[in-house]
Amino acid sequence: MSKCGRKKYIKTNLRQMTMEIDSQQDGSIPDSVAESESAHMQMQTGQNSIPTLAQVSVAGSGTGRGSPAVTLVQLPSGQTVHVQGVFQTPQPSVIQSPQLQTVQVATIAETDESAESESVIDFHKRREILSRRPSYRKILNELSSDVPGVPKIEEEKSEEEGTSPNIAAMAVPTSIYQTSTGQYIAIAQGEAIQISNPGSDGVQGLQALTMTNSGAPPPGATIVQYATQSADGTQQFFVPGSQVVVQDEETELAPSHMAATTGDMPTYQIRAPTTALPQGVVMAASPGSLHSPQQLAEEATRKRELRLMKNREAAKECRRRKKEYVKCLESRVAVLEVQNKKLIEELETLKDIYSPKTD
DNA sequence: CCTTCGGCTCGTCAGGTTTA
DNA sequence: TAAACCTGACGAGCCGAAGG
Repeated sequence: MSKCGRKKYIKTNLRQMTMEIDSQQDGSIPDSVAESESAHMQMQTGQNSIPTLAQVSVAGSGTGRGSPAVTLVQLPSGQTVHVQGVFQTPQPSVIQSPQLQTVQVATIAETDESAESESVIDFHKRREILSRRPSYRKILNELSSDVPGVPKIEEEKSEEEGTSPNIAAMAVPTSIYQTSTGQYIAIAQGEAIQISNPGSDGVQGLQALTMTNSGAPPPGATIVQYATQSADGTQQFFVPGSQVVVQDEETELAPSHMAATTGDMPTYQIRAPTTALPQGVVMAASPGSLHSPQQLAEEATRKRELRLMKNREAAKECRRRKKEYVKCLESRVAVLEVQNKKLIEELETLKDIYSPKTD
């Protein structure tokens, strides 16, 4: 199997797994509907549903009518989950649409002929509603709003973002650069430079540099008072004005405007970003001063880099949510299996009680 | 040791959805 | 309605296991 083929195989498996989970809830759902609705399944709790275990009063459950039944589920990962009343028994299939509408699927037309035509009309509306699964964030937030054990995804930032280096968590900078080592450098005009290292801890990777403008410097010229050492041992400063300042190990030039030689100061060179810039570094021209095609191109490149960076972060976040979503589905499977087992046991008990003894 | 395979992660693109 | 956001799809790269 080719690598590309394997990828498709994996994705197909993921989709298939989701559909299998759907079928566990109600096999009567048409495939086309079930697939689109797979993401809308919602863990029902005692809050708005009748707890199943309370109704059937499974022996040993210790739950009374009206109080949420709590089920302890041991997940394959060893995690123990407390789950309250998972599904509703009166309805064969209750599926939440993105708008949280309760929709009964597949049994409506069969059970009520008078509502058949209406159902057919509504069917298309429902198909429209369900044609696209909502985002994992929405799904998980709906799940976690009812289930205490499920962590909720924060709208703005998760706990991870609080510690992980994330350029999005910074104050909106004037310019954002990325170095060849993967560091993100945000320069807020007249304020501080922030360096974020994606590969390290957020606190450690974030460094603030103070910038001061003395007198009336040339356009774009900025004195960098401090900078960090890059991976290859050289120090690199980035200043507005489409130039990059690279530490020079041989020559002795002052970093400040390259004007004077100072004995103890490290030396630097100003290089054109197009020639000497490390791979991946994109410089930004100050907005409003774009005239030449080169500046326009630089601005376009900068915007592209910014967009790619945001999309990169979005993709990471999306994958994280997807993982969480899959975990939720797996937990749900475990819960349903436990419920199913208990119901079967209850059925056997009732059979023993009410079946006439012939012998 | 080398090759192949399977699994996983990541970056990017495209297109749909949401938001201001 | 444009911008921002979200996510499926795709390709690339890395890593460990298995087999020759």
